[in-house]
Order: sequence, then structure tokens, then C-alpha cells
Amino acid sequence: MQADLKRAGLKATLPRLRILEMLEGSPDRHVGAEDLYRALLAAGESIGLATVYRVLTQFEQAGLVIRHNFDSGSAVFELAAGEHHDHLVCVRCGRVTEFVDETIEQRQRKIAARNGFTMTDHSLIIYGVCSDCGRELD
Amino acid sequence: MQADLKRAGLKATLPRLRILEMLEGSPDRHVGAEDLYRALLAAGESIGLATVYRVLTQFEQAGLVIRHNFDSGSAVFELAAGEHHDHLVCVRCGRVTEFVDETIEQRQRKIAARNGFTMTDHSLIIYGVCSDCGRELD
DNA sequence: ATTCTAAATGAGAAAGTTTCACATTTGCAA
DNA sequence: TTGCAAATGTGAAACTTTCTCATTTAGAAT
Repeated sequence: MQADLKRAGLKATLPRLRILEMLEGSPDRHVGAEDLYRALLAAGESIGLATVYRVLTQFEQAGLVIRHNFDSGSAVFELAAGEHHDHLVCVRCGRVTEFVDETIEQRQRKIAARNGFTMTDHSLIIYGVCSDCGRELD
Repeated sequence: MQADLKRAGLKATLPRLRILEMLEGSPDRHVGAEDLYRALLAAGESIGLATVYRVLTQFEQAGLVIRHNFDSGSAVFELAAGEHHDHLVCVRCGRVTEFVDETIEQRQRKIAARNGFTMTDHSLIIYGVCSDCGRELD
């Protein structure tokens, strides 16, 4: 895990290790900076909020985490482990489900090319009401 | 145009009419609240920033405009005229290109259904370097 | 036309998210 | 161990967006 940081060209400092651990151990893979900060404080760490933001941004640049701008107003971060995927977000409970669809991926590449764009990234978010929340409605 | 507002259940006030005009006459269809506010001031209107935000949110709820959360940090708004479409955003110059792909639309619906989600909305943004910006690179 | 009233506005304060500046601390190589 | 560049913590600041509330305005009822 120290190696992950080294490989990314980042010094293996305590705050960075703690944040990485927290991301790996988190029950939901998609967490906000503030949540992460509070979780670290609750776990007895002494860390600054600015450090959390700074480190998350560095992790993002190093490809260790991915930042998502869901409609919530603030960004959420996710460990970049595994392959690319897109997201389903429940507009009622915030639950996030991941999915991959190769057909969509292909068409996106085609669309970018057709429009003269060199694709660097993409973001597909499907908003809806998840099965649990749907059941609660009368 | 007053009728558009009435139909949406909104009083036809001066600020609302001005904002609607500005959105219709805007050279680029995707504008931020702050940009809109400054454009209105520059046009000699006396309007408050809070009003711009308030009105844009009302327009969104009324279905007159669509709010997008591109990676820029602040939201952009677009007149809801015409049919649904998705976006290509140039990460260098910010240029926004619209596209529609029925295959992707279909697959999204399928994915939502497969996961037990009742889809309410979706957001697909392809980030990349547009042809103009690509040409500038050595 | 005038009057009346609920709704809308403008101004500035406030809330929330993210970044900055800088004195202090820390990782790591010598 | 020591030294130094890099990283951190704190609090201030920047930025986007919302809130509050006194004042104004649109439009319905005279």
C-alpha cells in the first residue's frame, strides 16, 4: 500500500496512508471529502480538511481515485481499482450502483470521433428511483 | 414569451422575461448563472444575483431550462427547447457540442430497468479535445 | 384607472464547498 | 543522525449558491 503511493510518485505520509485505508475500507465506494474527513476524525486521526482535499486531488491526478460530480452539489471520490464503469444514482436515497455497457462505450468513442473530439474521459450517470425507494411509495 | 411563463405557472415579471430573453439570444446555449448575471448588468438591467439563481431554479422546475453539472465546478443552464440531447465538452476551450444517439438512449433504459431503477433523468458527458484545440498542439 | 395583496425582487448576510498561505512538521536520502 | 525539500494543519479566503427580510411589483378586484 505504501508501494501504491510510491508508484504514483507520492511520499508515503501518514495522512495519505490513512486516506487510502479509509477509501479501501469504506462500506460505500463513493464518498465525499467532508465525509472522509469526519470518518478520519471519528477514527481518532488528527488530520486537516485541507489535507483531505489536497490528497484526494493528488490521488485523482495520480489515477488512484476518480472524482465524480453527481447532481448533489459536491464531489464524491471512488477508488480507481478495477475497470471503468458508469453509475446509477438513486435520487431518493443516494444509493450508487455501478454498471458497464460495452455497446455504450463503443458508441461514445464513435460519437467523439465523428465530432472531431479526442476523447479524454466521459461521465454517464443515470438518475432514478431504486427498487427499495420505489417500494416505499404508495 | 410571457405566455411561456404563464403556462409554467410563473408570473410574467421583468426579471424573468429578461432572463428568458437572454437565454434565447445567447450565442452559446450553455451559460452559467454568474455569466448570465453579468450579461444582464452589461445590458443595463438592474437585477440581483440571487434573483438569477432563484429564477433559473424555478425555470428548471418548470421544465423551461436544464441544469448541467459539467466538471467545471459550477452549473450551466440551457434552454429546454428542442428534444433531449447529450454533450461533448472540450476540456481545453470549454466548447460544448450536442448530440443524440438513440442506441445509447435505449441501452440506458434497459440498464435502469435491469437494475430495478425507475429512470428519472440521465446525464452523459463526453470530455475531450475538440478539433480546433487539437490542431493547436505541436 | 385605483387599490389591494400575495408573490417576487434586490441587497447583503450566510451557508457550503474547495483552495490558499504560511509557519511547523515529517519522510527520506545522504 | 542530520538536513532539506515536501507535506501538513490551521485559519483565512475564494467561490458558488441559498437565505432573510424590507421593499417593490404584477395582476386581480374594485
